[in-house]
Amino acid sequence: MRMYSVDMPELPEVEAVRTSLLPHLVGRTVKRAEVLHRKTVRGDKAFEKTLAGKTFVAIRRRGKLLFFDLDDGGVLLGHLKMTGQFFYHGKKVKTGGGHSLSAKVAALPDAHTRVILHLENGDTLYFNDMRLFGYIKIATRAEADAAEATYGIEPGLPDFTLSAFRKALGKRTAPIKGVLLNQALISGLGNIYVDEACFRARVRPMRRTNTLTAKEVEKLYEGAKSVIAEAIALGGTTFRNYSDATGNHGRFREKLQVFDRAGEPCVRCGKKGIVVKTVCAGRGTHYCPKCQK
DNA sequence: GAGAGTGTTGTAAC
DNA sequence: GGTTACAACACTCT
Repeated sequence: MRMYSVDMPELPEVEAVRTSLLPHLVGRTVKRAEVLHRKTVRGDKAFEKTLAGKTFVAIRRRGKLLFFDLDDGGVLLGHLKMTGQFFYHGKKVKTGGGHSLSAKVAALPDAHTRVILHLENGDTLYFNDMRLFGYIKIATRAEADAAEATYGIEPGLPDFTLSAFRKALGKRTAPIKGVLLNQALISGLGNIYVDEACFRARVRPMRRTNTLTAKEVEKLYEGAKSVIAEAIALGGTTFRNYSDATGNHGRFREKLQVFDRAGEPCVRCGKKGIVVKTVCAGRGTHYCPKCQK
């Protein structure tokens, strides 16, 4: 039995879900779809009937949205939002993860299981979502392409160039944090990584975008790019359950420099700067008042 | 036990 | 159009 889950995912976490599902799900055919909570399934009212018999041919990702390509040309879209999780249960798959996560999967479906895909080889894919913000949806290829087109430039993709980054920021007056969180402009950055990127660039998250110097914009660009690359390499950040001995959480949490460090000395300027937590762009925001200007 | 906070995003109002 | 506030929901923490 093997499975993968993360809490409160951003781009690196969604990417970890994608790569962990890839070897198990691609090539598998849906025998039966079981919807336990209607709100989780958007669009197609005949979801179960539509999905039955379809085979997964690829899993792609844009920003935090997952695209499960089907053999009939359609696409199953999946967004985890705040608390969505995929669990893959396969008898013949090697054991991975820690005992507590294995126990978790053994207990599925549970109170938060919203959709179950029974596969023809006997494996099972569970979609859990406590807060019911996430969704899965059957789309045509054209609809999936349209959804993909709403996303802005993305760290890790070729279109994420310094000039495209400058253009995305434009002459906006909103706090840089809000701009970096705007998926239509820059996709994939969530609350954690925006705070981290701002820290790397020595820029306060609440700085008005149009007051940033060219040098600061360049450092933000590098910061966003490097933080996402490093987080993907480490399997993302698992925050709330980071101390669980699942052996399956992302390891980037240890690398966080400001996020969730309110009251602690700044890792860069020491006791001279104490990390502050405030609200910016409607989100919990962390920065060092000493070395971020 | 009440109230605030939670890593996302769509919508509506200014 | 840009910006901001808030709702969607269920749970944990203070």
